[in-house]
Amino acid sequence: MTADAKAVAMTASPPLTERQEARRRRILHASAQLASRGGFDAVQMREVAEAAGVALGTLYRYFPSKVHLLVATMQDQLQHMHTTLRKRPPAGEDPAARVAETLMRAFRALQREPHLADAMVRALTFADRSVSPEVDTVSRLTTAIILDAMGLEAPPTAEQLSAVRVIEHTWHSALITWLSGRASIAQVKIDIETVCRLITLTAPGAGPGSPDSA
Amino acid sequence: MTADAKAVAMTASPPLTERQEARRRRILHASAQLASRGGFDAVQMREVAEAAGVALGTLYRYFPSKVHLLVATMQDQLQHMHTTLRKRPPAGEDPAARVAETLMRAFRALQREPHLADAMVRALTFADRSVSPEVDTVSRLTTAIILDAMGLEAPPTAEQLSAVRVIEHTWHSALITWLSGRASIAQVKIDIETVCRLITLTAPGAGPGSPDSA
DNA sequence: ATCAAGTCTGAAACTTGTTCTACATTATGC
DNA sequence: GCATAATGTAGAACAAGTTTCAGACTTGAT
Repeated sequence: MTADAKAVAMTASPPLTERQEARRRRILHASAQLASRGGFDAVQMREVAEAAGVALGTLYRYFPSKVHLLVATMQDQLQHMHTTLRKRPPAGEDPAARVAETLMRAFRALQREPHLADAMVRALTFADRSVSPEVDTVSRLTTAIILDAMGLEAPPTAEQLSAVRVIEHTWHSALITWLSGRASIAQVKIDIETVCRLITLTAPGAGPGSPDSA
Repeated sequence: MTADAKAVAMTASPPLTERQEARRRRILHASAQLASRGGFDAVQMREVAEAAGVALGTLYRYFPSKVHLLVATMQDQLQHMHTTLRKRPPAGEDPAARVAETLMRAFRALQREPHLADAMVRALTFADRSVSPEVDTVSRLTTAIILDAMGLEAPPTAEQLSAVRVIEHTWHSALITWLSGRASIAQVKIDIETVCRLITLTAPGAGPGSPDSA
């Protein structure tokens, strides 16, 4: 856990004092709270500032835009989820099943706070270049979760990393279609299971020319 | 072409007069123009209205929000692209190669107007429930383009449709990562080629339990 | 303890999406 | 043609993200 905390702090170049760290935490908490209530629109910068007991200007010093704030909130939540997921590793036989199980577990967690999920995912996909570093961090966290779920013995091959990238794409996009009411939960499940087949396809020994060489 | 035009008009319940159709077209043109200049942020409703020679209130009568406007712009552009792509069908041997080729061709077209692509894609993923019907139309258009590229003889199976859904997810998400500068064009190409393998995997006769039955 | 630099506060100002209002223009049914 | 409803115009007003600024508070070095 301490290692995780350090990993978060790592992104901020100058070390924060205790009071600053506390402010930052209050802000993120207020952000998640408001997001849980009413999603992206309910996270209003003035309200976040007031709820966190901080001046508006200070909020903007810590997070230079609403999108930055929500992406940071997502980082925070993902960190939680990663440690939670690690406690009970997926039980599937093959990597594909384990990844699908893990993602569906994460999905069910998001379902419990759909408004929060909405705020975070919308911010993530709406982010422009100025938020790239932060979005990249979220992406790396997601990759780590998927690779963890695969439970590989050897380091992943280039092909497997490509598959993971595509799985991440699908995960984000499927989440969006669900959040905007254009896909059912069952549909998301199918999409995830479909894309997870790529893992089996790219397993070492299942090369493109010889899928039957095992 | 006339059939396509009718397909567009189909979404608007009351038939528009000629002058109204002209206004709508001027608005969409102004939108695309401004988007091409500076992306999502450059499409400012006041400027669109002025460039289209229309009052702000009128703009909002035609398109109830900026996102609606940009999604409609995307519909328009996709329509163009679909007819363009149809003129020279992809030459690949198998469906997977044809789809990958088609999507990369579309991608290169978007590259020529990256700001426009930015505006449209950001609007698409930022759209909330109130824009679902319009976003759905865009999704159906994309599906049609992919199915077209596959060049199937028989109607697609449920599995193939799932694969197409995942391809669409990947397409949108990969586009976003490219637009926000977090992935190179080469990376997008790899992702698309990776996901297109799902097509081969789900071809009739390549069932899940017997990939080596050919 | 004190000074300087950096940080935080409170509040106003600015920007841009969206809504509203009062009036002019157009279209439609008789 | 004319009444009337729908549509369009100009512009003010409102909402929320963002910026700015003057002054108060912390902090760290001397």
